[in-house]
Amino acid sequence: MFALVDCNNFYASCERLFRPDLRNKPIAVLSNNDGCAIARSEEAKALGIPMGAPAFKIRHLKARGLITMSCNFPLYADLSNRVMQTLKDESPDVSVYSIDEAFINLNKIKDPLNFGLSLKKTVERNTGISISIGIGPTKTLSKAANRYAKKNNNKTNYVYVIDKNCTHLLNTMDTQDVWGIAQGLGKRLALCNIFTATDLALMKPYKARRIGGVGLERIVRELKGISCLSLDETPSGTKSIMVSRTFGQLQTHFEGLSQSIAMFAARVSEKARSKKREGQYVTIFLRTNKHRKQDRQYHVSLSTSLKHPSADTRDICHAALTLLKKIYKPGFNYNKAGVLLTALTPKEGRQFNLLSQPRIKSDELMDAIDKINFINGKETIRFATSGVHRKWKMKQNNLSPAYTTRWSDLPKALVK
DNA sequence: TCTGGGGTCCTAGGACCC
DNA sequence: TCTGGGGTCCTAGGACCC
Repeated sequence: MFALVDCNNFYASCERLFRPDLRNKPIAVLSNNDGCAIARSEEAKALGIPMGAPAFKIRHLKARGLITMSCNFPLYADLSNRVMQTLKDESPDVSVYSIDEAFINLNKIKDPLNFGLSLKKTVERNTGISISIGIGPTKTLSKAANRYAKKNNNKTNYVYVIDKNCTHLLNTMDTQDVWGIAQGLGKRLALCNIFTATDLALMKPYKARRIGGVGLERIVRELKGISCLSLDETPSGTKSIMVSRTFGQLQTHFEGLSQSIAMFAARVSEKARSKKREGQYVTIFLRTNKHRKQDRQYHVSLSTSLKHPSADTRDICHAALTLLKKIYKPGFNYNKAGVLLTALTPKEGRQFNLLSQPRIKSDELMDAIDKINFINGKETIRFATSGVHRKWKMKQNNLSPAYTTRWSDLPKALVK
């Protein structure tokens, strides 16, 4: 048996935790650049705001009490860690799946329902974050159970255990609500008269493979109750690291792009070092805004191989800027760019190259940079290629304080 | 005017190996 | 006239996840 634990309206709940005045009010948390809604409180959902709604299309709802907030990932990451730590304290087999979700292996648990109910209480007491728990014989079914628990919380109290006979639950589930199926597959399935999760569960696996490859076959088997996805307690480690941003203003000139690419490359290198990994390939991409029909469109990416795996900012920056010179074309309105480092391997057990040695004292230099920036704040020292005047900086007009990760932002309690 | 960021996995095709 | 089989690795692109 698997349990899927999912935090309810996670980002919105985090924003509320230190702002009791926001309880029972419609809140939408916006993506970077305050672009679109990526989380909504129940009250905001009730206003009819769909996931991913552009901010400018929901602005008029402020008149009806909607509060929009910029996203505050340091806060969400810290609260996520607290939730995950509580789960790990309560159960030995936890696999963190995303910032607000984790799977738990329940094979040794005799009474899954009571385990779930008590786990929910503990997490809420320890962290203040409300969670839902779905329990089932496969990961896909536990996801379905979780969805059911949330939708019927007046009956389930946010905890639901699926049993072998779960037709009532799958009957009312569209294919696109099944974990792993989105628009593309959903449309293809509809052409074959497959509309509900029950239709899927009754499919022959070989037929599923023909329509949607090995992924869909797995989904079908999992819905039948045959576990194909294991808990994966020890994931193999990060395989790729990306840093990308939509610009605050459209960029046309090489200089602005090269500054942002250099900064992304520096961030990618820093992230790799913090994970003690090194990457072999550097990819960059540029794109124009697909929503601007009046603009000529250009979406492009290009990769290169480093001489040896590296997490040295100089290596990755140099590779990224060389790539940029190759793909940059003047005359386009670029709105997004990014740098990707792939084929990551652990720094321990690094494979050296007979013909090209790593830079001398690279580790010491990078270490010094990271330490200075850790102690004195981000980008206290940085490479000059990443620019001084940052026109492409992103918008964050309603950013909450870093309540739990910055001394100056600690919440204050007034005692009268 | 204004539409996110960071991941994983799969597939197809090409280059290359013996 | 007629040119194999079985692999791996890499890249690009797409689909999907939260």
